Amino acid sequence: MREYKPNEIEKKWQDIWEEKKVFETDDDKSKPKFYALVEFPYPSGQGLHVGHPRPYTALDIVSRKRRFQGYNVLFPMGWDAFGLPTENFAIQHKIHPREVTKRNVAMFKQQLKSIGFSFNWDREVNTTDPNYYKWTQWIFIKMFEKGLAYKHEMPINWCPSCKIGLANEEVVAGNCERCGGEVIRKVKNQWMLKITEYADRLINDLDTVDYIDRIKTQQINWIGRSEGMEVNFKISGKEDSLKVFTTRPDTLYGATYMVIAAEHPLIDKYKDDIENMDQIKEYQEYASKKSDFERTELSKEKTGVEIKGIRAMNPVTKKEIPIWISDYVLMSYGTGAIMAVPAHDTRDWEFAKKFDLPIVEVVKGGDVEKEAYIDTESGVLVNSGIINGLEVKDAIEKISNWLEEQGLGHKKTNYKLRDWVFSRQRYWGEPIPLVYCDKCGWVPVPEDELPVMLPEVENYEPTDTGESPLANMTDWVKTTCPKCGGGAKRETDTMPQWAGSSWYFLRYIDPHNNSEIADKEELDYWMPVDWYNGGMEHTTLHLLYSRFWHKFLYDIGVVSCREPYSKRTAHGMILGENNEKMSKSRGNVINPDDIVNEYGADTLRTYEMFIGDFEKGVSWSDNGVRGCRRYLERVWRLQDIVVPGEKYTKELETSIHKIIKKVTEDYETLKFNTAIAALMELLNEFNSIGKITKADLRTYLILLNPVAPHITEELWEIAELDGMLHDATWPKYDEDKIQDKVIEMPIQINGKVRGKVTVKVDDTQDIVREKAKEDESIMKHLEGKQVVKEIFVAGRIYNIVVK
RNA sequence: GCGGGAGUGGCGGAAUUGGCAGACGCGCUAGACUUAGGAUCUAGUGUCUUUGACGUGGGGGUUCAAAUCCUCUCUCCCGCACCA
Repeated sequence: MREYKPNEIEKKWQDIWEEKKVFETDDDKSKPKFYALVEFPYPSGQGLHVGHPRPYTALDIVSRKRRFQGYNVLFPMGWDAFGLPTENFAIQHKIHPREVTKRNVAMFKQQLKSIGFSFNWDREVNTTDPNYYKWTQWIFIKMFEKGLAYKHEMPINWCPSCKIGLANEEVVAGNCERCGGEVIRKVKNQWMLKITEYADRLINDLDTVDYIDRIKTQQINWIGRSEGMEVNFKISGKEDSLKVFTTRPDTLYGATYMVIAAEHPLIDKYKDDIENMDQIKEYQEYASKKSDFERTELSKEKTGVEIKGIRAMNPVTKKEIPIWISDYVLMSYGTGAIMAVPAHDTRDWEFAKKFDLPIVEVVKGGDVEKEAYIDTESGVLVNSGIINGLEVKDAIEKISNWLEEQGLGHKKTNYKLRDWVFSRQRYWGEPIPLVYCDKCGWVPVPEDELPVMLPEVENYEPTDTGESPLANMTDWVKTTCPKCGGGAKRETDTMPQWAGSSWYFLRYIDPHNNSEIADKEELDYWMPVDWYNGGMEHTTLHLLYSRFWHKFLYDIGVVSCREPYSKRTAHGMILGENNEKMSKSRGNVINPDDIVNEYGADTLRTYEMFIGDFEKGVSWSDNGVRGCRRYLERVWRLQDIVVPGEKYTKELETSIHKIIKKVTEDYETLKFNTAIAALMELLNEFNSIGKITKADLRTYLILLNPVAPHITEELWEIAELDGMLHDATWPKYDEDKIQDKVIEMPIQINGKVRGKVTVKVDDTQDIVREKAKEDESIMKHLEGKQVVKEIFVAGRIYNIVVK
């Protein structure tokens, strides 16, 4: 027997697969299709991380298995290559970002290939390829034409160190997701995408897809839909009224004051009526200086100032109530103003207590002097005029209708989701394909002039003024208006990194198409993606964005399905051996290349699947890697114990049928760790018997192949099994043969196992009782005792209760 | 604070219509083979006061039988977080 040398056999089989085009998709559209998708990587300069192969191997396993089962499988790979790190590297080393990208892609591709994934490399896409971003720009133009893209002057999240604007989703606890630095507010004219218009559908259609629960919950939370009413509070002595949003219109009679956000426009409008403008201004300044972090800090005292000189009127009690400003009311949510019901809202209660404002109980059940009483269901209304005596949920219904009839308010749905800030002031991104003409306004670049190519610039450095480096390219910026032919200027902002990844799964379907995103027939065959696996960190970013774009493409008839992905799962992160996140500075980074070189790709794959629950974070263990290598060594030695024979070895038959079932199911349910454990167990069984037939080996190799494709192909060849392993079909199991005929039945006395007897699976209680009597240790526990009760579960357990 | 998930050997983790707790792997112990190697093989490995008892974060309960169900409680992780 030769030595097991992974480096030799892995290269050999990777070449054979490539040469024979083993993994290419089939043109035969009558076959059932399976579209497996993993998130395409950002090709960074650091190269592949051991975290990458985990999800890739998982879906590679499923893809390989499905091919054996006769599916037409699409399992593509590409590059999400626009982005800041590349641009920064380019600036630092004075190399064109295009060149940096090319190098990084080459490195990533070589690394991925060495692990033996069955990707459809003939369908590789790259978001920085003009033939690709042409269509990213095309989609943007379609959105612009439908009014979903608009330019808007607004304060955005600005990262001073990256010199870039950020979407809300990119800000984590007030800090830049990328560099960790503090994010400040900066007013800028930005391109926005109206994702809010799709908010309802993005929530509702989650019912039609199979995503793991935490993803659905997180998206629902992020979109933050709440149903309520917009109610008008008239400002005393003025024509205006102050609009508030509330989900508890039933508590309206308990609204004893109002609070508006510090930035509320009302203040400026009535500055002449306000008596304490100095105080107000002082508070506004104080509020604006607070960072987002301070604003959201826990257990802080409520602050605020009463606006003297203007008051509002409670529309149901007709009483005049004061208006305050406070930073606990946000301008960015609802109307920027609230009605305060201190008796039944914790925040209002705290505020009222601090500033000694009246608290009026309107829902019975608590002690509103001690704390706010919250009951959104069946509490009974008091002190509440027309809704007195009703339960909360009925009161909401009645008062809402009444307010609408009186023209005092209307039903309204509010969302936390904001429109998507889509401009970036950077070089390495898709140019926004619009020009500005003084006469015609914003005009899209005609389709036949797409793509708007990124121009060659001298300098990619971002500017402190917040303008894109492209703004300095006067020749490029100056253009003519496609509409009137007059002078015009190009938009110099570029798109965010999330643009290219919002639709890439469509391009894989027909990556070389020059006339459309992809052929409609091909799209209809392959879409939706059957299984998409990715990281939890993309739940409210890429995953949400791409669902939004897909829905838009559905609306304009490009695709025929409402949702892009039928199923979404998420993998856990791989941490360093010290249980900390892998990073250069911690010095705990594992390079997958080193594992491949030292132990082989099959070991890396097996280990990453065996390491633990796929959905949970796990820490790396070098010893664990060695254990998997040892397992594969034992698999390798199976060649020594193979004997001819086209039937399963008699004693192994049940085990083999069982494992076919187990592995088939486990590969589909992300339980790779238990599938591998079962394969190890069967191997131990093989070795204890000492010889196996070719039939035993054949099934074993096919089952293991998706995890460890190289070694299994090689062993298949060595054992001279028919043809090549990758052409084999997935084994079937026989439900009858899974059931053990003979079992070791545990015998319990008073619930404790006192012995075991070997019985036929369908033996009756009487037979088992007789056998149990032959067992000394069982009899010993029965001696001198009286049998009170016997529980017998056929084929499982026999419990004797004694006194 | 609200919502969700999880607590099992020295470690990663198995076992969920209630039915043998600790599969599989790591680590560890002993032995074999070896001019010592992080190789391979064999046996063992939950704990203890070991003819037995105890044991799935802790307390209580249901049951012939509980890691699994109920109840109280502690701890950790994740998500949201002044969202009206």
